[in-house]
Amino acid sequence: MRSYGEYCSIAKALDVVGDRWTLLIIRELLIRGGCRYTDLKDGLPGIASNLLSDRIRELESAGLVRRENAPPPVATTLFHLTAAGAELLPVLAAIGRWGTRYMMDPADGDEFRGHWFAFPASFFLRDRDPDGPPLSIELRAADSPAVIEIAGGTTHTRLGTAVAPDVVLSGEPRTILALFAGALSAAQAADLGLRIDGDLSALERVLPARADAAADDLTSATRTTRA
Amino acid sequence: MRSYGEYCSIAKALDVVGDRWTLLIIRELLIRGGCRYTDLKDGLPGIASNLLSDRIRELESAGLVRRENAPPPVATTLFHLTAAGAELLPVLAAIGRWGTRYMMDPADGDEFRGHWFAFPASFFLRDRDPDGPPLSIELRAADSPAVIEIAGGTTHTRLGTAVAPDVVLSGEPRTILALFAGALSAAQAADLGLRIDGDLSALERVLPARADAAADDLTSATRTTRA
DNA sequence: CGGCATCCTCTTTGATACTG
DNA sequence: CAGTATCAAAGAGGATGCCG
Repeated sequence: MRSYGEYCSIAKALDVVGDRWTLLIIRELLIRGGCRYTDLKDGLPGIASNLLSDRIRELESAGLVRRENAPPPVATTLFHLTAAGAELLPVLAAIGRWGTRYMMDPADGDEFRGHWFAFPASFFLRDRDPDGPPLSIELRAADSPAVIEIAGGTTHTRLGTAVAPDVVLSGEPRTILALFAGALSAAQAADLGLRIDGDLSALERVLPARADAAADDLTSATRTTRA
Repeated sequence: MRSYGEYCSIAKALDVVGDRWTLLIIRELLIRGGCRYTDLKDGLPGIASNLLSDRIRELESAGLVRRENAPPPVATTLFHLTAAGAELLPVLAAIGRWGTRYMMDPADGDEFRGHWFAFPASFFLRDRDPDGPPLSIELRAADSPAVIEIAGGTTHTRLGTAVAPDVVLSGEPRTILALFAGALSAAQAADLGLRIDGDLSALERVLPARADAAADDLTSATRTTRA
């Protein structure tokens, strides 16, 4: 990216991460940790291969991404964030929180990946019993299932399935998100086609209060959806 | 901007504000409030006039910017952020904080505007006597001077001069920033050519502790500068 | 002067195909 | 798996002109 040439920390930051796709590559590496090239490509549907290759090299020379020649059984290159790259977490959190307002419209042909729930889960879910037993919630909203693991008050999301999930949610990403955001109760989400299997009380343990405060994160489109 | 087509709040947000210049336009409107077209152009050195025009219209139709036909004595169009636009403040704050690491290198030909100090001032300055009298610090680091006003524990930066500033800082933006960030003491900054006029104790009232914690916001380049 | 619109050139992106 | 190569399309940058 051509530099803005401004002595301003915002402009300087955008000189480094303001290019198209760049922050989404950081998102992938933040959520998933070390990734193969093809993992990144799968998590960034629509990116051209040459562009991904370019961006990775730019991020490397900016010191935000590090390349590891992983030994067997991986036996291929893994891309990691450096400390400086990982420090973009608050940036992506702020952007993702702001962008939540755009998540309640139909979203017709949009691609979806289960691990993209990591940020919304960390925004919205709060363990009301942090000293209770660890909890795992399996999400089946896409080809690749994901698991939200809550233990000791912290939330972590990964791709894959859980051995013995407390709850399994199967349905549309939109419905799951509305449930997490407090815009829908579990019963309302179920009415809209979300399948909830397992321990409903475990789910209630982490869902936010259905106060207006939670609904404030969403736009009036939410209320239309709800109506 | 072409949509990423991903059902992810980060991607959706970047669909709206991910274009080149867009977040810097928001920065200008956040710091300065209602702006004329030419104010924006002056605060975004290098932007092509047609691009500014395009971006403003995109931001308008996205509902982030509102146009006001200001009556005399302004007698021209003023651009304002809407509530949704102003909610990008945490996003710009996070980006600006992360970008601080790039602010300590020479920055040879970079443009500078005094009001760009608004974010750094809010990051770094803390009033240790919030019940004390209001404080104003005038900055003369560019063509257009700026004033940081601290009252009741809150910090506000605007363009212009103060009637009776408690302190006037004249010198390089870099040196002022290093002082604010706690990477330099007032004495060290003065040694490096920063002119400090007025009440030094008023300045010390808001400067951060020179702990390593403050210096952590800067890179090793800072330490090179300091040496 | 303020707020654009036009024209032109150059760079970046996207889509697809191909390679070690 | 991890990229290159190629080419068309879109976007950015710069100059200039227009119109109240």
